[in-house]
Amino acid sequence: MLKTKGKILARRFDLDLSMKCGQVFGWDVDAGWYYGFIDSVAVAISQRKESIVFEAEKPLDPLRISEYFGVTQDFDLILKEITIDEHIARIVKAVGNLRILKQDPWTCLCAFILSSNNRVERIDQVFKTIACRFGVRRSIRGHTLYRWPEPSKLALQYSSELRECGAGFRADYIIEAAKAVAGGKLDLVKLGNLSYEQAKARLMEIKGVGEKIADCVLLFAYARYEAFPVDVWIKRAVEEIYFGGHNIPTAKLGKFGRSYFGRYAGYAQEYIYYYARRFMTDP
DNA sequence: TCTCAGGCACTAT
DNA sequence: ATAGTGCCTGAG
Repeated sequence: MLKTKGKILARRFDLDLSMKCGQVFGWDVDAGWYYGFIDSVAVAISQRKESIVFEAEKPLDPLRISEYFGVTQDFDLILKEITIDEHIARIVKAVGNLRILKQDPWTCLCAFILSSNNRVERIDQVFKTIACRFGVRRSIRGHTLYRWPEPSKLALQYSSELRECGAGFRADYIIEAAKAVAGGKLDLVKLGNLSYEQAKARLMEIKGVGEKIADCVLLFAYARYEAFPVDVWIKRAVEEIYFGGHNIPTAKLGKFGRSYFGRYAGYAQEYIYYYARRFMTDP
């Protein structure tokens, strides 16, 4: 049943926390409402105690909204499985109800290509500039929004045009990815049917996509919770908590995370990541 | 002026 | 396998 307005039950859910932990870009926030896109539909989202209120620009399946915000996942089971020592137990308790979203793969892939060697605020800024310049305009609740452009649209641009939006050296990576997807060389739908390792290898064939970005896309758009992206924050935190502060190569930390925390390692990663940025900011 | 930021590609070992 | 550099950009 498609709807343009509604209310969804969302227990153990924290919208602000889930939106501000660095897993998603491009949403506007104003007076308690979040404005953005779920797939191709412009939506406004707000939290009311244990529920999500939504308004959509056109009819949308509320189940997709539940899925997008991670409330269909078995949260109690996930936390139970990752809480295997006192460190992670303390972190989970301090952080709260952080849900991993299930984003649109193409948008998520581009956002994380832009994240390379870049600051969070700037990623969001550049993302919105590109969307504004090349994306479709929509409006919801009086807010104007620009959707992230389709692969076919970005495939036609010169890198200089994306550089003007602030993408820098990542401009070529975005265009190459757009060409691969638009040309059918990279099928983002079929990617979902591959194993974690196979899907990751396919993503890493794109220039500008290394292990970290591939893991982010698998975790935030494909619900591959075994992915354990290792960025500088995770590196610092995991080395300090689990390796006595010794330097460990990034690839080894990824393997450690996956084998130590198990099938929901990505959840442990997000908790540690948020905790590190919030509470360990003076290393 | 210079460093640095939620990486990656490239090159040399 | 692992370590070292350059890269767009702009805030501090």
